[in-house]
Amino acid sequence: MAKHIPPGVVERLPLYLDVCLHMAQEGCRTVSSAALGQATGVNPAQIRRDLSYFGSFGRRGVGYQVADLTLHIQRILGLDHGHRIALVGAGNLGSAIAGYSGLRKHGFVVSAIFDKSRQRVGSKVGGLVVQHVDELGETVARQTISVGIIAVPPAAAQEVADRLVDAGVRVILNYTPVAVVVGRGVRLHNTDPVRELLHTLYYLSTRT
Amino acid sequence: MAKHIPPGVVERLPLYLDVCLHMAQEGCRTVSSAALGQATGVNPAQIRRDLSYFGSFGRRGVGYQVADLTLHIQRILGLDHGHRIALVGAGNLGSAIAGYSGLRKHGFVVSAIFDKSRQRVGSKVGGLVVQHVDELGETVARQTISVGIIAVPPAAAQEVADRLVDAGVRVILNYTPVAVVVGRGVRLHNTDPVRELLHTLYYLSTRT
DNA sequence: TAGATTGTTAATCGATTAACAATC
DNA sequence: TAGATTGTTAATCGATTAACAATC
Repeated sequence: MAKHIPPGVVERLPLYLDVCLHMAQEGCRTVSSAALGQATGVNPAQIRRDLSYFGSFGRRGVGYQVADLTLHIQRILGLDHGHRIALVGAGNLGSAIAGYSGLRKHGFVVSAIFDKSRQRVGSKVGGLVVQHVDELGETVARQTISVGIIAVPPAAAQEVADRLVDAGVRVILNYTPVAVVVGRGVRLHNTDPVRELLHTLYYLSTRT
Repeated sequence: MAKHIPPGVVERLPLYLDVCLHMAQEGCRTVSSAALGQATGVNPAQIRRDLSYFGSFGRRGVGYQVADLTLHIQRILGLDHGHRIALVGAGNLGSAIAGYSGLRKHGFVVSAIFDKSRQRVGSKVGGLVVQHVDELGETVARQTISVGIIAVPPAAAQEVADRLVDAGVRVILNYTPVAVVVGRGVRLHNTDPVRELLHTLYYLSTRT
């Protein structure tokens, strides 16, 4: 188990999880790696190999119990208990994230929202009162928040990241194009919509 | 040139481009693969190899001309001319995208915004009047828009994708967790913030 | 038992990195 | 010329896929 898990494997787990949740809703009790492959576009052999990194969850000749596999993947990803999120930035992007139902579905709760602007502090976004970013440290500690999302203007990104790290957040999602720096021990994920657009665009010029 | 380019190579090009733009601002005239490696975290040998897929842009013993390399990468990615974007969905997420300066920096222009809601149609978002989604086909054709961004509620995602494809859009960015289906010939890129959070979370449970 | 499907090993494939001749 | 750095080949590494024994 202490083996090194290739990043690609971890990235595919949410894919399998989504299919499991979907299939459970459809009333399927078992699912084969072939069916999972169909639904995800991933090679069935790879799915079996991916899962085998973490244990043996299926039964030969039968397949995987959907409910079972769901729980296993959730446990592996650490989704078996809720995670509280601190959202920094209450503008359009922040509001969009706060209202995003997909978070709740996986047990995430946006439990505090921060902003710098006088106008926004005190207003309500997604059912929460926006706090001033100066209260971040105290609130994050008190509510044992482990995940931070940066949705502020680029210029403020690094400062916000620093505050989050100081407050003890362990995972940061950065929606800013800025390459923020965090110490090791903190997991940083960057999501830059433009960067994705740029490399996708390459195929526009060639595939013609 | 007709060689097959590994996806990883294309995904790294925007990274190099960002560094080039940044260095140009700092007044640097030339940059070595070692310096690029420093700034991006990518192995210098890999950078040279990546670039060599497209040609020889550097000079031995000297390095790369920053201005030169910038233009080459922009040309490769198809950024040497502007791209018009149709943004579908004028809610919080749509508004955030419309106001995002990073698009403009790379020559993208959001040139039309669509929504379904009576309340939003006719209002202004990012300096543009929101049009009803029924006008999408005509507007996209008239303005020769090649890129579509889906920022609507999940339930409407597939329908919007169909409309965009019918209208002749070649690249679609999908900000919905729905796995929309498009015909081949259309490049689809999915960005699901939750999925990214899920796999990032894995490292929270282990790295402790 | 016969058919199905996993878990896992071995083979393949592709991507990354090291090394170095070419050359500025 | 001597030092630096590319472009490219060869070596390494890792990930994907095929194959199949185990077993339900």
